[in-house]
Amino acid sequence: MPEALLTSHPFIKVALPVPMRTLFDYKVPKATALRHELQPGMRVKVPFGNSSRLGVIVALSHTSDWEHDLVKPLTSLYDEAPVISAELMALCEWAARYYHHPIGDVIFHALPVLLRKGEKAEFRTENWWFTTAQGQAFSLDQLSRAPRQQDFLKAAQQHPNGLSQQAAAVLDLAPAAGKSLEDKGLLRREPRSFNKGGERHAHQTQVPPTLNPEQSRATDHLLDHRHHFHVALLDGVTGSGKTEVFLRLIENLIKEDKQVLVMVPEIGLTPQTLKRFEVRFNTDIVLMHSNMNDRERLDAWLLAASGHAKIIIGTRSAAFMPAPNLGLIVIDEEHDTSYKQHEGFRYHARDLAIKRAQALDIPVLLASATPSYESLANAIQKRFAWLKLRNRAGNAHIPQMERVDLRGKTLIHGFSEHALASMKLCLERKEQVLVFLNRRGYAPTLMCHQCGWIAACDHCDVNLTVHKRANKLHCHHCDTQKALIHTCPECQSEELFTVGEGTEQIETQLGTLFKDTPILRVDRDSTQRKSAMAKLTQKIHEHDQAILVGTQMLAKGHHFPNVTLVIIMDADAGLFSSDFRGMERTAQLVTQVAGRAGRAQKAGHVLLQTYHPDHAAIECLCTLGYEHFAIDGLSERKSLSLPPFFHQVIIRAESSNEQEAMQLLTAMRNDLEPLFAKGVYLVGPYAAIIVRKAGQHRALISIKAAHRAPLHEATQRMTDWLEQSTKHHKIRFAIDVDPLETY
DNA sequence: AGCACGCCGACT
DNA sequence: GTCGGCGTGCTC
Repeated sequence: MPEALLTSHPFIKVALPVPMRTLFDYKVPKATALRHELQPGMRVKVPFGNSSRLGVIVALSHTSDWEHDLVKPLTSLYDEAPVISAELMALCEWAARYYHHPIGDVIFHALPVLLRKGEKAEFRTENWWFTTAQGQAFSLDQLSRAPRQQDFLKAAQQHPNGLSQQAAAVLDLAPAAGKSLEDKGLLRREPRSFNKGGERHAHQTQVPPTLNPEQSRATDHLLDHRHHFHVALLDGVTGSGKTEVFLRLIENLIKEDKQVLVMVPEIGLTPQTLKRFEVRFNTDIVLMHSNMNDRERLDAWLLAASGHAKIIIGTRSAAFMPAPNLGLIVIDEEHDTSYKQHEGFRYHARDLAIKRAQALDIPVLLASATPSYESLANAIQKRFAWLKLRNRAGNAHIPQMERVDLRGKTLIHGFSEHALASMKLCLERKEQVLVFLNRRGYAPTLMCHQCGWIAACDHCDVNLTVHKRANKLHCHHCDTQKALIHTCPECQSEELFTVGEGTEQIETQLGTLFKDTPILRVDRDSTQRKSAMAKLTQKIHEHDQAILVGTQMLAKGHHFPNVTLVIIMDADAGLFSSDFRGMERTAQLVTQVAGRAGRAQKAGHVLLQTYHPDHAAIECLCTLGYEHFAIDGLSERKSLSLPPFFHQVIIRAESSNEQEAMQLLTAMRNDLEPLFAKGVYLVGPYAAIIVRKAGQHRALISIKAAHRAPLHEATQRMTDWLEQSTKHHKIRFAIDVDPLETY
């Protein structure tokens, strides 16, 4: 018998997955069979246009701005309890406002894919096998003519607490045999909700290592502030034992029955990282990363939402993981740009996490050997506690950075003689060399010797990269691929040659220079297949001497204990970037790669090949180190009124028409600029550095202000204006608040 | 984002 | 004669 609807609200405001910055009103039917109280965060089915959609209730309301006859009634309810808690709903609403992004899209980002599609918010069920009383007493001899059944019953008798379907599969038991035994009344089957909790193996937890004085100080500070909102920047050189510090803090919070969210960069979630948590904590750990399928993600999400998962480790999207008892957020490698989403809902997971922690009144720990300028500025201004670890744990030494002047030198396959000689010595000591070149593929350019033709992408204003092994030409901007050609399409000459080097070429050439040494390439191309990275790391650990060649992937969180020499092939690559963050990025990358050298007992050495050895930036980084470099960089940012001292919003527009995007932004500036408050500065519109990408012509405009409020007001006006103006044209626009890329 | 309506080219 | 191309308009 249906109970009366408990809500007295006649309307609900619903978020739908449409790119519209609005909520949709629906009526709550008066005479209804809905048995549960409607609450924000529940999923509802609603009519939308000529079809129906799944939406999420954001608010209950007594009123609607729409003419009541036009407001449709909701169709049905998916949930008995909210799937978005009040806490997460508030976070989503804040994010939608702050990033000027449609609320529906934000809320759907916070839900696992299966919940967006209407799946029940329940663990996957799995059949468990149990013996019946009769089955437990049954003599196995009686089944001698049915060996498969005999095996099955024997196993079931040995597991009085039941045998999961998965366990039965592992033991190679035939499901058909189980079914026959069930028919005989010897076994019974019971569906149980799958949850990792029950299957956890109890194990010895690792004894924590002793802390050095720096680590102790940091740990004590963090423990003192573990029960309230407090942002700490754990700024420690590579190998200084940052992880140990946050493991201590996590340990304490778990003892207090709190949940901990640990965020890691996109490829930083190495098996090594996970292992470190697993051996340390005898508790449920869930993961959330891009290699998981939809079902795995939902189960992990549910385990976190139930409060049973004490440790949640995940990449950017984990910022929205439910955790009813959250007590700490850790952001490892906080400077990593993969925390910022570069498309669609352009949020920064670090900033969101800090906001979330503030609302929950819990601490946040940011960890990095190369903190972002944003966090460093906050630390200097004492908004964040600044915990420095300047010594390497154990006996490890900070690697020495040496500049190798390439001017006028003969290069052999891009290497200076000095670099090659150092490599030889290193390998003779049975140690490993890491060669860093942030450019994948064989060569960045294919050119004709006769007419100067260059292979370019049809859809973007860039050259195609040569991938010899795959026999392809790749566009690294829009992913188009073409067969590698050997005849010039302009003049039919067969004298095509490559210009410049990528990792694939370096790998090949090192193979000829060091014939007996394993050369292992680590980049996106060599690690595309699911277990490829694991295989590569295994190989790296197997060999004494080896040369690792790779891109920035090598800079992310891996431990290569036997690497004692790092060669940075082209230290100048990021020196003359058009983006004001280029220097910061380069310094972080170089320092991180350098940090791979000499992590264990062995001293490390780093060679930076450069044509500008006296360039102030290179000199500062090599002689004074990252912190000094960054502090100099910050004062320059300040004098130029750049972030983090000024706040920035960028609006991008793109259109297949050559001028439309630029014209639209120009019109917008002309219309709105007189309305902006004092202190809001506009630059542009200007054409993107790569004007045409994937067939779209791109323009952008930058808005800056010393204070958030006027900047957001201006952004709001522009968003409204653009929504009106793009209605009738096929121009797309995107708002990027706190952009990391400004071209 | 979908999805329908709507007006112009090559097919049974 | 129609199937379907994607331009554009709308969604409580």
